[in-house]
Amino acid sequence: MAEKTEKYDHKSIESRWQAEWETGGAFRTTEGHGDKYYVLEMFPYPSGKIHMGHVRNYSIGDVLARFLMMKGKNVLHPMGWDSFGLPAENAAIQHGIPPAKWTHENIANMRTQLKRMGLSYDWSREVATCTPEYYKWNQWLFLRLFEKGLAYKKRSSVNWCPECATVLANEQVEDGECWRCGSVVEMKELDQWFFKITAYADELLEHTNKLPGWPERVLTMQRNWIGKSVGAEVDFKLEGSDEAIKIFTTRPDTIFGVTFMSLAPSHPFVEKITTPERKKEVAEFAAKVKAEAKASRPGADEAEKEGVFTGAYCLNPLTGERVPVYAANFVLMEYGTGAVMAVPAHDQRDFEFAKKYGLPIKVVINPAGVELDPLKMEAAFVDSGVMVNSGKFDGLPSDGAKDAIIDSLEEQGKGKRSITYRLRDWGISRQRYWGCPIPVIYCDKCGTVPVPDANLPVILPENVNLTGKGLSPLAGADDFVNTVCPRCGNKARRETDTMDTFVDSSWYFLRYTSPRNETLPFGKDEAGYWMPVDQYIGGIEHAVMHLLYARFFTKALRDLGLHEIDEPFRNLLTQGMVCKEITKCPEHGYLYPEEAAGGKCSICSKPVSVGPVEKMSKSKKNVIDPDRIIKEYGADTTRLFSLFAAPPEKDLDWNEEGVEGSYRFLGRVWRLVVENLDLISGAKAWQGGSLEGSSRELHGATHRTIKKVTQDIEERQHFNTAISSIMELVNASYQFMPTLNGKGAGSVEARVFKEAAEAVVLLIAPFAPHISEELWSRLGSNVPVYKMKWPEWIEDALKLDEIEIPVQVNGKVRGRVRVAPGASEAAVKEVVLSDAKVKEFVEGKEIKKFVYVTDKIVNMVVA
RNA sequence: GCGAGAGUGGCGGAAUUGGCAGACGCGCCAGACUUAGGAUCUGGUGGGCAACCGUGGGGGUUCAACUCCCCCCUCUCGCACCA
Repeated sequence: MAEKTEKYDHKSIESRWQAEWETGGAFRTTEGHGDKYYVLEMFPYPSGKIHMGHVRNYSIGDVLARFLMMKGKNVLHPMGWDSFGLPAENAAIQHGIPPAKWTHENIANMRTQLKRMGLSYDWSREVATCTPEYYKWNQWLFLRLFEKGLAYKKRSSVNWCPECATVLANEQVEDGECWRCGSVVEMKELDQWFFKITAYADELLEHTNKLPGWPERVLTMQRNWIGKSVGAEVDFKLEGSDEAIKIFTTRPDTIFGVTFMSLAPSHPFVEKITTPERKKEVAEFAAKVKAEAKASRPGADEAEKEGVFTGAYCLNPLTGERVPVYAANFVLMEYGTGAVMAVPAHDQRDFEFAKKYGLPIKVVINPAGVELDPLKMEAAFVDSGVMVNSGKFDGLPSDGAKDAIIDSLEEQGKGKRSITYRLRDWGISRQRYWGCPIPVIYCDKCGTVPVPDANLPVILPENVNLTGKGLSPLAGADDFVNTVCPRCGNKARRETDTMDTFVDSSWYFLRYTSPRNETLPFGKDEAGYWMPVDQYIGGIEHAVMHLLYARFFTKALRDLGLHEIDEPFRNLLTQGMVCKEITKCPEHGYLYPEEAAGGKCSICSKPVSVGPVEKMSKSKKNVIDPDRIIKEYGADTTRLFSLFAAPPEKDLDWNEEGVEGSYRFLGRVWRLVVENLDLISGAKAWQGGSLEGSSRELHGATHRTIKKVTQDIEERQHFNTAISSIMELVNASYQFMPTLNGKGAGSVEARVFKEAAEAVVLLIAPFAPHISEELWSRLGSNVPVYKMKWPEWIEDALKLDEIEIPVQVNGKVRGRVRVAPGASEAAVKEVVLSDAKVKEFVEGKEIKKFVYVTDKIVNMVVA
């Protein structure tokens, strides 16, 4: 140990092993045999550079993939690029770089970055959604959905940004404004393609109960999004007309309490039924509500309920009572039928509305044993209770009366059972260039004609003038637009909208199972073998959109006979955000960490304030570039820290001291092995047998660590505690080192030490694979670590001769005794009562109770 | 408002089934080795002089509560006129 130990040089180690993996095709998946496991991380949009969120996401996935490989699973662990999208178009508009060039350069750069992280991907399966090889199948799937009636076109109202001259997805509208330019978003009527996701609403909802491997909150969000309501549709006949207003209600039990009717101001009946003398007022009101809706709806309950009387009346189908019809601002045209029966006594909104406009309140449900007085009510009574003022239904419990009332309505032909969803069909048309062309041709004679399969892919042309103005960029590409009708051969025009990029990502996990298939989007056999994804990992921001769309596609493709599974992702892990404290200069605002070295602003030298921890974002400048960290500390340290600092599903607080700590730990592992290399590689593996003293302890610690690390990864995915237990084993090994002095490689001590050191090297492999490979090869192995079998613990080694039992007196620890494992209560009691320390607290008092939890604790109650 | 999650040392976090609160790491303190150390190794580190007190606050169950029950406070996220 006298000579200087070789330093831990992460740079040369990491580049050597990355080259080794690359040339050796290390993580190429062997097809279709054995116990499979599909690990998938959400593929990135190729923005140009990876960020810490990616680092965390892929580190988590890589731990699982490498661990399971060592566990003997046939692991599929692919990577690709969600590479269509608006940023590429913006780059073209702002910097004149063609979107394809920009995207492919970004992919090349990010691929290099990912390879520098040492991730165990099967790169031979890489896909990019912007390539014709991929989007051909997007188009093919579109056509299959079209044939089944699951893709259709209709005119509908969409979010429109007048400045960018394009449609925006709902998620791209922030508080009623365009996320890019901040213009107020308008509603515009356009012809749009839709996918009929609502056809699967019930199954999507039902199957949320069959996903025990998903976080509850994601399931809850999806259930809310789908928003199923069970109730009835009821016709309220208009007075003096044959027509009826159709309403949807979940509370048919309150129908006898209807005192007015509320229509959405944009409901088609509003114009039709309003009496001439009220026309002006109603029209003004409708215009006002429309204007407010444009500037984003003011949130919920505190918004004032407003409305106007249309002058018309309708008739309660069960009582025949005359009911005035109002237009009201809180009724949404998009939900249900756009018309609501108003029951002020039992609905809070209707109650407020009735109070404001002096409309009658009629109680039809009383809480058990209470009689409500409409004049004294301060809020609606919305719970269930006992029916009153409801004719033959009086006295029934209101819950049960729902069915009876619907039955009665159905008998009279005035209503029927009905289910309503909040979920809308998925509008997939985008007036954008950088996306998958929708494979449809419009012919004056034949109408809407799908592009025949033989003509796929419809290639996205490259010579397109992008200005960011006007309609779809493709509409100006004459070579693209002008074509002939596949049916009649006459001149025809192509669809110029492209698909929402969420379409691309709704089935990429299936493509990975046979990424080079040239006859189908994916092979049925391969999908049958690999699907479902066993572990999917990604950010919570995709809780609804992507994950719901992917579930829908999986079901729709199943019904097309392309595969046989119901749900794409068996287990879902939603990682937390990567955060860092913000740094501010009183003069120059937010500063990048590099601009605040030594606590002073690099521009003006004023002291900076270090603020609260927030999600890393460019706008707040609290970002850390993974490239810099990897260069400075290495990929192993970067990965290790991102896994050690917090459990995966929690937010991670990035701090550089912590990174240094992880680097120090790897240095410690390095020295543990390298300083004792001759001894370890010279010693024979410990084969078992009886051990004493510190050797026995180290042996036990080794196996306890193996057990803990294995279970933490496998059962809990708590990598932070797995890593901390490896640290403990390393610490224990250092403590053991002095006993090695003067002992040869043949000694028991050397052999037990070898066991511990080798366990450390194998156990850190999923977290820090490069250093693990390097040390493992130095220890003399010809087999790389990733092909090694994951170590197994020996139960016998975990057994202890004696266990230290804390002894509590009246709940406070007053002493400790050592007993044999499994000792009887009587035996333990004897030892405890003869213990000097314990005696001090017990002497002269009566022991009222003696509790012994085997091998855990003693507690005595004395008085 | 509704739904979900969280609140533990100076900091990140641990305690998996009700059984020694604070593992592991950061930071800090001390010592060793060194020409030197911001390297490395070793030890210490919740508060309090102590009895004791300590897991957001208050109550309860229990021999025993971070953990279970009731009430309250704070924060984060999601949904938010859904009829």
